[in-house]
Amino acid sequence: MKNSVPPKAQSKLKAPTIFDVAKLAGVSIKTVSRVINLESNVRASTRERVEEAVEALDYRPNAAARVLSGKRFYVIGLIYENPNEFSYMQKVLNGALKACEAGGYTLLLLPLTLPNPDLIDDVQRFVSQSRLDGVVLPAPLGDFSEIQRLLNELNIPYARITPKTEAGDDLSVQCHDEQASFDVTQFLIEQGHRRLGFIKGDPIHGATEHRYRGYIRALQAAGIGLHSEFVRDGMFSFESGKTAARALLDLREPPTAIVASNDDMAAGTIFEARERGLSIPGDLSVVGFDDTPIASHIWPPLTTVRQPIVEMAEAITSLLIRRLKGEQVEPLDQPFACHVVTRASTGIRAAEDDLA
Amino acid sequence: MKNSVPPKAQSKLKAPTIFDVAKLAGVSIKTVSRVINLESNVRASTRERVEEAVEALDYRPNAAARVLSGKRFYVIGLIYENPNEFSYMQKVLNGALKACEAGGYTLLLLPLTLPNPDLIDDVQRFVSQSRLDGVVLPAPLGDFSEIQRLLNELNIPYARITPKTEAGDDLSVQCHDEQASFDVTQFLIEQGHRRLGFIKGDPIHGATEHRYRGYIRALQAAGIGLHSEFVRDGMFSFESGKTAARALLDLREPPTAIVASNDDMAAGTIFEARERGLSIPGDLSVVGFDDTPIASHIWPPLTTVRQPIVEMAEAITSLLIRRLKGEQVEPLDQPFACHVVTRASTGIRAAEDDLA
DNA sequence: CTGAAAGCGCTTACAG
DNA sequence: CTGAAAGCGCTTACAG
Repeated sequence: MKNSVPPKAQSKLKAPTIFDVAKLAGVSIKTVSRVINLESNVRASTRERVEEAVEALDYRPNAAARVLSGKRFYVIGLIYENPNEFSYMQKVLNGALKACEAGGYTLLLLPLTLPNPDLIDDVQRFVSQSRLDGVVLPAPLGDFSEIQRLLNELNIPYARITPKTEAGDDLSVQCHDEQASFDVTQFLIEQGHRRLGFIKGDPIHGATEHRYRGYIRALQAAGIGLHSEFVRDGMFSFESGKTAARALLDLREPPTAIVASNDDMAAGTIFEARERGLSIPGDLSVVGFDDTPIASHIWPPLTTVRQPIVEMAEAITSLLIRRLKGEQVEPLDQPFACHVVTRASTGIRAAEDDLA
Repeated sequence: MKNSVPPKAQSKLKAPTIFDVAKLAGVSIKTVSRVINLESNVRASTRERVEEAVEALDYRPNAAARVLSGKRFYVIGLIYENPNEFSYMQKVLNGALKACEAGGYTLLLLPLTLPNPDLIDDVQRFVSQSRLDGVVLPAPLGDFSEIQRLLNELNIPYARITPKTEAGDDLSVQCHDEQASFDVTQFLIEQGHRRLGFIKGDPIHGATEHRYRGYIRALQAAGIGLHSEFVRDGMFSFESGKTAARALLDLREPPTAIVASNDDMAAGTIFEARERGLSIPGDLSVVGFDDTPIASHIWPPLTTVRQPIVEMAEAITSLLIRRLKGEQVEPLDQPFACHVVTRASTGIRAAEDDLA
């Protein structure tokens, strides 16, 4: 007795294959393969016929068959620190996702917890088990030279979203952190501030140094001396900002404005100031970095620096994909521009006493 | 002339295949296949031998080959609204990722922007192009009955992270929103508050109604009347919270405590109160929901409700995976517990005037 | 409980 | 510039 085909199987139309396209275009499947993989040695008229057939059948190559027969996985790994405050990573994710979709790649997420004594081992295990073609490393992982060394050894192409460390043709993207820091510091100086505190970020982040340098340059440009007690270490966390602000506000002559190297630390600064009953910006102006959601949701909302993170992540991911596809790509040489977003946490300071 | 094998190919050891395992275990590849797919009809001793061979060779099945020959994709889609405030989604992501890793599935992210007039079309395109086996729907998409209808039509199993709508054996997970809302309202009442404002969430979220019911129940339990002017609509956004708080604080007899249906609206409430020079919790107590990062980073930090979102997402995703693998799974019947996190945004109110 | 054969839909390596 | 053949590593459908 023959079983009849179950109704479900009947209703599902089989997706068109490369054979269907080849037949419709009157060519071999190898030629179709050439066209869909953008190989160059196909006559223009042939290419056109194949493209029409692809269009007509709404053909999309079967990813599994491609992977099984070929040497690529069509997978990009995004290895990142799983942070408390996800807004930076959300933007990176959105940008990377967009680039992957456009390039026909899948994005595989590999969250890590830091600090992690077995970091390199974990990354190695991840990478070797995950069958991926390339890796995107946002900050701060992109700043870890051991990870870069490992990926180089494993021969896995990668792209970093983090300042360049040394000259090299490796793929990285960055924004003009130093210039932005210069701009926002100068903005405070123009408001009349002369005693300017600075809270540094986590030293493991490449941006930390750049932001600090921008602050120094702005002071120099205005002829204001750099006073070491006005510079405090932070770790980019809310708590570390609070602690640093406490030290700054405990000074006999505290700063009238504080540049925090990110919004969380700026929020910590405001928190600390409010606990002391200080008014902002009356008694203290505060600026942050990154324009995360908290910047506009605390009171007063933060003057901060906005970076085009989605665009940066998208640009570098798509560059990586093009390289994986065999294109000869130039590294990005220009940093992306940032800009200052002015809100209520900063205000004019009548010039009174210079430190000079 | 024969080309010699390129050095790279030589150094790369080929990964073991199902044939290697079969040979080592002295069985056919079909039997190996049975073992690695946990099929039941294999003699225990045979199974053991195969498992040893798998172990010895560190064999892992080639995903592409599996997909190409089989009927599964080993892919779960996570379709979500791409929000401004990502902390809820970050937790969902973490939980879903964990379950997928444990189950050998890949998680495919499908962010959507709301409101979206073409929502159903977009979801349909996503789902039919992405070759996935099942879908996870966090709030609020899990509350959209059109999406559920669509997935039912397409015959794609799904799991929702959102309150159950009707009885059914579909997969969903929820926490005890109503109870948590009851608890936090009762907490305020115990602090002496009698004039309690409530800011509702986006009506599209199933949780909105549950949280509102908890508030009502707590008032009833304390014998406090429900006054409609104390209940305001919100949309879960910071701005909507600010607007609702403005209306509440403009009342001739404003509430002394406000229950906001999430942290962002609570932050908006605090923002509005501070703009009026009100002290918190001296003049006004405020509570939120969700314990997002902002809850502990604004001043004063928020009393709020914490839900075990990571655990909920992990539980429901792994249930979905088990169902996809053919297991007979029971839907989760018990909601997860939430608990109140007490911080500085709430304080004791000396009882003065009852509204009654 | 176990196995031999066919086939999934592509790319590779080679030939012309 | 184009194509015929082999094969990637599994699962399916069938047989016993």
